[in-house]
Amino acid sequence: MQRGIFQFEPPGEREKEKRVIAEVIVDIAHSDVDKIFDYACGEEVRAGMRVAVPFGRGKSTATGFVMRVKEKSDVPPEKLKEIYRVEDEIPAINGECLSLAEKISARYRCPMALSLRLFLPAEMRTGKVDKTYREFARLADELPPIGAGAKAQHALVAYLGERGEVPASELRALSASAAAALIKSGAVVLEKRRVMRKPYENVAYAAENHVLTPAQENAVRTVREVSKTVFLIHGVTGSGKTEIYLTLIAEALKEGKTAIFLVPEISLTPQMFSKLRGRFGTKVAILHSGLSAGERFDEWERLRLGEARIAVGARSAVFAPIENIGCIVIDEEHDGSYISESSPRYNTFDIAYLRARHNGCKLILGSATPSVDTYRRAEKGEFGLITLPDRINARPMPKVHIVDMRREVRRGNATPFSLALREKLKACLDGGNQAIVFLNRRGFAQTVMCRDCGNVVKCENCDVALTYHSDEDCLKCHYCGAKYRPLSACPVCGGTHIHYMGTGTQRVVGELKKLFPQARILRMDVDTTSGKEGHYKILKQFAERGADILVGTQMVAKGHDFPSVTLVGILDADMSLHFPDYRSGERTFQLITQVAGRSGRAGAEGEVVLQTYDPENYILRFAASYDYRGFYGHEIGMREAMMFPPFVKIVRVMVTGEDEKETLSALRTVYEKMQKIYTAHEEQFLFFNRMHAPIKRIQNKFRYQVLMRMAADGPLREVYAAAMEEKYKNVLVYVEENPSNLS
DNA sequence: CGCGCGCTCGGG
DNA sequence: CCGAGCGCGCGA
Repeated sequence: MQRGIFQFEPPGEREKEKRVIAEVIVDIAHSDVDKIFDYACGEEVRAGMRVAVPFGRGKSTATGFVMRVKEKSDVPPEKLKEIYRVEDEIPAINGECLSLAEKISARYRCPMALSLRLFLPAEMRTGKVDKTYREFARLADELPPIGAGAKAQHALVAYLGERGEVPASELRALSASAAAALIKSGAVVLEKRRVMRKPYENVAYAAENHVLTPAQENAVRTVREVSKTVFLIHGVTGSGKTEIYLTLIAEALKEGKTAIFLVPEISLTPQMFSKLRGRFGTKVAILHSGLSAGERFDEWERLRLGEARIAVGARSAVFAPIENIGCIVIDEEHDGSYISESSPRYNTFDIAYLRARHNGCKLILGSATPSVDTYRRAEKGEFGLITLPDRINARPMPKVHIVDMRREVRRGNATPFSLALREKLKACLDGGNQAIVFLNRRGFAQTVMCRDCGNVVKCENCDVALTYHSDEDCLKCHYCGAKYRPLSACPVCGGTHIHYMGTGTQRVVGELKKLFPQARILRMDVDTTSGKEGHYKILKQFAERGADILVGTQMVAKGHDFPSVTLVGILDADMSLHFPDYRSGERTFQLITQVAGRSGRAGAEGEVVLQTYDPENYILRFAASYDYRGFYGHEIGMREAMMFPPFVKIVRVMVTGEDEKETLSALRTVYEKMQKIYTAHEEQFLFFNRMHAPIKRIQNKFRYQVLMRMAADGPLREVYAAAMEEKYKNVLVYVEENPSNLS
């Protein structure tokens, strides 16, 4: 724990001091204590500081956040207690962030303690980390005489005279006894000062010249001149989005403002650090799960103290402790990691938007494959839309070959590799290049497909692929709960090659070894990437040509440059295409575009082999020709016709707990509340029901849900209020909006 | 009759 | 969330 600076002062002193009242939220995440408690304190206490207070019966203490300071309290004076101590010299949470926390609690119906915690690094709360200090040595202003014979002492004085100030340890290393003598005589003064642990200090700076292309120049000007808050920059990989972000951030800095730069979880690569450091030096603070607790704490402190002015990081960096923000960037806007998966389940965009409005600054979204929802808002004029038509170097995107796997099956090819892919792999390896083999093994979903005609069984009501559940031996729709009998023959062509999709990486690696015994193969999936840095290591190994073929799941798709990769094989595009999710089309388009972007980055031209049982599929076609507009036009029409977001809202209230009885009884209560909302607004609902979650039990927890599809302006707030108002013991209830995965 | 545990209540 | 207080049940 940090020690308080403001201890109790002697009574005599205190009498002179003006007494005020602090409104405190105690840091206990429970609705029972989610209210303001008044405490008496001295004037030094200000809003946003953390305080230690007596709380509850006995002499137990709690940490609290000062929300406001006022003159007078309404609580009877005999109840009013004194704050024990103040934990911060400077408020840990600034005024903007305090009011933001209030908005978050209101919006997502969570206790204030939870929304306030978002603004602090976790290690600060647990008290496991503290400031680090270091002793520095410098010469005294007036040097006492030093004996002529003390050679070592003279040498040290000269050393210090040259450098001004050095760490005391450095001086002692030169000559411990001479240093001690100098300190004793008063010739050398020691001073303890705080030092920051700086991550990535040894990362090489990439010095680049930042000359903008006309398209980039134009983008920057549009953001500057058009009076909208949000802008979407749509441009393929290599079209120069990053340079636009950096220019906008540099401009904000020049105006004396700060900036936030958000990236998806996995894309904080060394290249990115290098670029940022090269451009902004130590003005950048990086908030990232890969840092040590101490480093993260210090990076956060550097922002709070104004030493660093750009916060870079994954979604939690949107809560950076900075003021006077001049620009917020959300890169790869479509990425799923921008939605929090624990309470409060905030959407990073919503927070960023609030901060942008509060600071009167621009919010920039960037993507090569924007989410359909974002693109629609841009198209409708709610956001500014900036399209970057070309890659900077005008190099074409890699050519995508779509291979019909049904023909391969008919020819008797039972391996996961088409003839075309095998030939191209051979040519690629023979040419001394690298290849990536990508496969999609997302979640536990078992989609059922006919290998003769490529037909995927879908729900009659929802147009969503059915999922096979082995426990009940049936096919289920994850959207309406409808059950179907398992198939023995294809309802379209009568074929009997019914296939439950889901080839593992292991099998693919085995087959590859048989085909190319001399090739060095690297595997990357959840099983092989243990630890935080696991996948960086594998990617680095591959980038340094430690292998010829990289086999992996979506992890391989993001953010790394492999100059020698000239071929990418996508084994089962269908698996992603028929994932039981209304966004499966969008996801597939994004995935293919991203994976294809890995091929042929340097001199050589890249190629992509896309294997599918559905070669006519519009999403694959549009992805193969890099036609986002075409894809979007088709997809948005489909969404409207089928009544999927953004035209409606899918809302799921999850009820989970380890005890089935307790969980069911909570579900009943929740369902009754929801039913009241439903009956009051029936005309706004397309669907309303309670059911088992598609996966009934995860990690020993039973999972039930109330699933709704409602009009876009439907009673969402009421659903939140009703779902979260009551606490159930041992049962967790939460609301998801347009969940990306209905399992 | 006396104590122990489980539930309820309140915390400034 | 956490501890205090209280009520009831059981054991001597």
